[in-house]
Amino acid sequence: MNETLRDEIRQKRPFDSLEQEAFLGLVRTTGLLTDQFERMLKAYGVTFPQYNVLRILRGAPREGLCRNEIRDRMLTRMPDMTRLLDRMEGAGLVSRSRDDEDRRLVRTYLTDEGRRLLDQVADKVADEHRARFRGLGDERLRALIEVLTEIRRESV
Amino acid sequence: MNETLRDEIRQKRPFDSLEQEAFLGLVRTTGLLTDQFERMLKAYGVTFPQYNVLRILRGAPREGLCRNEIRDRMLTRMPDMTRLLDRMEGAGLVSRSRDDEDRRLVRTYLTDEGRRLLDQVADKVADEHRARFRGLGDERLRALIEVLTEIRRESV
DNA sequence: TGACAATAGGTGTTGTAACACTTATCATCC
DNA sequence: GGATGATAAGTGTTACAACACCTATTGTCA
Repeated sequence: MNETLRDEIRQKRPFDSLEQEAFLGLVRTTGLLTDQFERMLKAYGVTFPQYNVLRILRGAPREGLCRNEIRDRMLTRMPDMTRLLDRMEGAGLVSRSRDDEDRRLVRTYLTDEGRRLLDQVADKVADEHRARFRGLGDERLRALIEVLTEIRRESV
Repeated sequence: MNETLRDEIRQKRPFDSLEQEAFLGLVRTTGLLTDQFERMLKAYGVTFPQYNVLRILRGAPREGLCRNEIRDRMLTRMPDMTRLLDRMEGAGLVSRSRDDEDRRLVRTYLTDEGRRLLDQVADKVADEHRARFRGLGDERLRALIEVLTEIRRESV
């Protein structure tokens, strides 16, 4: 018998609906995964949102991206990008410079240190992901990815 | 063509692996769902962790549960239960009383107001869940729930 | 039975998230 | 070409999360 979510959270009554069970399962599973991911990142002195920014900037042009562009590409909502970038700048991971054409814009780009940190952590990240989904198999992974996409499409 | 995660976050390069894509999909999807859920709860003056506590206490004996028991049943890690319960007590949603048998224990239980709030919000919660997973169908929901359980089992 | 570990709860402090508000710069259009 | 709205960024403030540390009570075992 599989251990079910109800056992894990010691809930006596059955769930109200399949939808509820799916929602709670998503929250719990993602919570566990991100907790483990953050713990792994901690050794490198970055948080998950910061790591997210680093990855976004790695795929960006060398002159960087403006704050709102980064914000819009984040995996999760992040209302206070300014101070998140402040902290990363303080840690030497990114740099900023005001655009001369449009002086409203401030472009943020990776420093060498930020890029180096990404390289350092790359293998660990890959290990982490492999470990989390070990034994699932490509077919079920693809099915999961597809269902998640579908949920996001429906839930606008 | 479906909109994919790569489009949503405007990522140019393909994902490193299926595992990574699944992980990022989980984080983004769950983030969107919980954001919407929290926005719905906000009208009632409670946060998601607080709502979680209310539900845990509804299924508990009338004399309530001790802090660590509640913490262990939470969906996600919550290292500062004391002050979460402080706030809920301040809002009149729960009450606490020290156990006479074992004076280390403090039992927390629902107030009438807390129970009333759960009743008030119940329909909205059900609507919310239905809306989020509309059009998925029971079969895919069951498959999703099963995959999530499997991921949690593997990723210890 | 008295020392000591284990358990339950709380506190102090720091950093971060969230939200509303403000400032600076640019685009538009009469 | 100057008023006005739109866009980008930053700030002030409050509440919350996270972590390490502390206190009180109970169990246990020499």
